[in-house]
Amino acid sequence: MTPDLRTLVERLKAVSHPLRLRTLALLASGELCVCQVAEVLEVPLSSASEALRDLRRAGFVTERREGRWVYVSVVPEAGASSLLKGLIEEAGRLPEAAEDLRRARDIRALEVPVVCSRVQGASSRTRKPALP
Amino acid sequence: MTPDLRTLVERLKAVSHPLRLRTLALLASGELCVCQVAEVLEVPLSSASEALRDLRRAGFVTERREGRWVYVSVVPEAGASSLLKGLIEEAGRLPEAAEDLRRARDIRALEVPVVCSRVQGASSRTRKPALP
DNA sequence: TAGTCAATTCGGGAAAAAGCGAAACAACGA
DNA sequence: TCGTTGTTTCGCTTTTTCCCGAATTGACTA
Repeated sequence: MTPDLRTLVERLKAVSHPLRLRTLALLASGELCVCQVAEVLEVPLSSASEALRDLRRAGFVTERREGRWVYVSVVPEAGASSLLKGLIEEAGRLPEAAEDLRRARDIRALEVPVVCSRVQGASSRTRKPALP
Repeated sequence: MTPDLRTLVERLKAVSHPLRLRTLALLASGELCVCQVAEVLEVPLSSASEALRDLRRAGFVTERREGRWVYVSVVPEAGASSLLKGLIEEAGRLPEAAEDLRRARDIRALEVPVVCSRVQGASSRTRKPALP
């Protein structure tokens, strides 16, 4: 149950990163698909995908595939680790996280991932206007 | 009171490192001088000093000078951050930490830092026998 | 089967972190 | 003032991490 030093350090490294930490705080509000994460956090899809891969390797998030989409969420037992619970709580208080959550709410309001087609490769700051 | 994203990430980075994490867990058992830390953790003095500098910058430890020695310890308000408290608790359960604590006990049993003269530059695995 | 779209993987250059001996600094004691 | 001794800083190499466009994969659909 108690991890060894290397494992604990790996887990800490996984969250010692602005994007990954924001991602974790974001997912604490509920699952999203990868392209929604990229959209909300305003980063290229590949960056979001890599952030999620690292969080998955560290054991913080799981995925659920549905058609072409991959929905990611915080693993249930995450609450078990008081460490992670405290971290998510602390991260949730960040101003950046609040901002992300607002965008997430808007995006969740839309049907499914309508959003996705907008991203692929381009930073959302330089992308084209919304869809029909 | 709530740190911003960058600060939180810096603090997490500071502990995402085997030596620094062990150092923190070690100091949780009480203050030590820098050379004692180096001795207990079996690393060169410069490595211990740098680890402590990083932990100090992150706000985890303070120093207290006494003559030529610099005693370091976990900052009192550390307990205030439930995050740090949980982390120290978790780190304390590591087998490596237990090992370190045993060595620390032996070293604390000696008078003051008799130990120090043994280290300077050399890893303790390759150092000369004890003093007179 | 071709085309579309979500997601992952790859490539590779730049930046940051690690690690540690050697030199510099600082506080004592003879 | 010299020589010790504890501590910090420097110099430098090696390793790791970051970042993102481009290519690739895989699932669905017309």
